[in-house]
Amino acid sequence: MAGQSVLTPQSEDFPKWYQDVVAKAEMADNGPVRGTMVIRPYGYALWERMQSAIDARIKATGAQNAYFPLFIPESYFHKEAEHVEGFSPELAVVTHAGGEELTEPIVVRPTSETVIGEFMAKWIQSYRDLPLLLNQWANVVRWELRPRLFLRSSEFLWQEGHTAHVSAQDASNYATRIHLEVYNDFLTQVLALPTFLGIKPPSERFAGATNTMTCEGMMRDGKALQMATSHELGQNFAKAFDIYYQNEEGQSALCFTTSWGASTRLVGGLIMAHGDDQGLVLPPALAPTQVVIIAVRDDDQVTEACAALRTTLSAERPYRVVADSGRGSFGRRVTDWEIKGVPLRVEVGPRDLAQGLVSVVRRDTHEQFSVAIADVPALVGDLLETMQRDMFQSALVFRDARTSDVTSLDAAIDAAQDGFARVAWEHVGVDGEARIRTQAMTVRCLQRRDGSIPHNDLEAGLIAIIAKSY
RNA sequence: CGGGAAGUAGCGCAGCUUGGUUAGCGCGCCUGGUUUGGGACCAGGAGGCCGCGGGUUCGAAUCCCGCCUUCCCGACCA
Repeated sequence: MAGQSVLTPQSEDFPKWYQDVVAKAEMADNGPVRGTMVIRPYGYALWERMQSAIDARIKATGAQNAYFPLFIPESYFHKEAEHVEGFSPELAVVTHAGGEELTEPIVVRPTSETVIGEFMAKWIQSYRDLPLLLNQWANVVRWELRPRLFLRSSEFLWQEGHTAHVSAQDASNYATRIHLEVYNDFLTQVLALPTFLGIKPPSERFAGATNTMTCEGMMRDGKALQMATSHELGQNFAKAFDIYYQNEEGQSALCFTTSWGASTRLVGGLIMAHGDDQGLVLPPALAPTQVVIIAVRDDDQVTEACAALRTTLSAERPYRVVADSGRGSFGRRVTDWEIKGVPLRVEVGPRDLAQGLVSVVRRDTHEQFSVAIADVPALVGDLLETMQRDMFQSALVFRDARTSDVTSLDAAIDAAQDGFARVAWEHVGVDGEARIRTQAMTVRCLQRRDGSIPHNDLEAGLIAIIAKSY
């Protein structure tokens, strides 16, 4: 019989389920300082795969990687009024170093617009230097009052892009391109996660931005998670840091800048968007291990068959395959691989083997196939592709089932208890935002009726998506 | 940062009200054996500054004070 669940069921206590998965799948631990996180090898493997998928997409848009310092002079933050106001509550500040009190405190970067702005000003001379397209992979620190592993930690890992352009239009185009071709493409194609794309209402904008675009995903408990953001910074930072260039007419002009980021929060989103009561469920495109071959018994014939199958699968096409030798009980090993979310399980046992068969099981649907050994590579290939599509599709069905179109704020509050509510932005407004906030809800994004990204919040006929969120 | 709950072996917990020699249980871990088609069983074993610091006391896991950490609910955020 199926064993009793190892994890707290989602329906019983979703936050507890999340913690159980993080612990039992060996993804992360709390660090010794409140809010810090130790990312364990399995969690880091997921992050590394996310990094390489995102990094490749970033480079395809023309940006180059660079690295800027962790320590930033405090004075930099005061150069942009909204920026300092937005970030000061979460700054970690170094006041002592080298055994002495510092004359100017040093901020541990919460984000790098300021330092990068300083150097953009230095590097940009002419319109020929533009656009300047930079990205960095780094850790940042934002002091968190209510930390949660991956979702909200005082130190987290991310990628932050920073660009400078000759015109608002060019900056806007590029930020939008990043949003669609990097973030949305990654989320839908690799993480198999449908998104709602839109812009943040002014109240939710990044501190110092003129426009913030977001990719909002829905978790299995119906709450929203902001998976990535792109900001148009207008000339706010260009003014603060003197990012000027000389145009074709020889006149000095101010740049327009952008910034955009995605963080280790994505790992939390992955867990909560696809996970079930058995643990993680990984989309094949992301999974560090796509196929686990399980020896049902620790038996020479079985072990040989497993090894042969492993060689075939990892050689023929480079599937990521692991062989699990037959030590330990079968049920236990199956459960462990399920918790880790490995997409396909190939079970090799003496009974099937006698008939030249093995059993292949899908992690997402638990569907089981009895298949001739020779047919395994083809079936595995098909199933991995099918699962990638199916996982996106079922996440989409789930999301749409929990998304309601409503015509009043009352109905929106009702619908957003455990899902998303789509309501006309004009029914919300500043007063409406204050009201839904008392229900622990926010406007996650504004989008056009057809789901596309508006240029600004003043466009007529916009839809507000209201939800509780992480 | 406010309101609530809790910190005892890697994890989950009992013991605390009513202070008293070697601090228990389940799971996990180690050794040996039997097992293995959905979290196996038997036997033996290792593992504790009882969150940290101070106080009360002949004596503190237990009573008192302070701090730290975790979880839940809010305000702030990737």
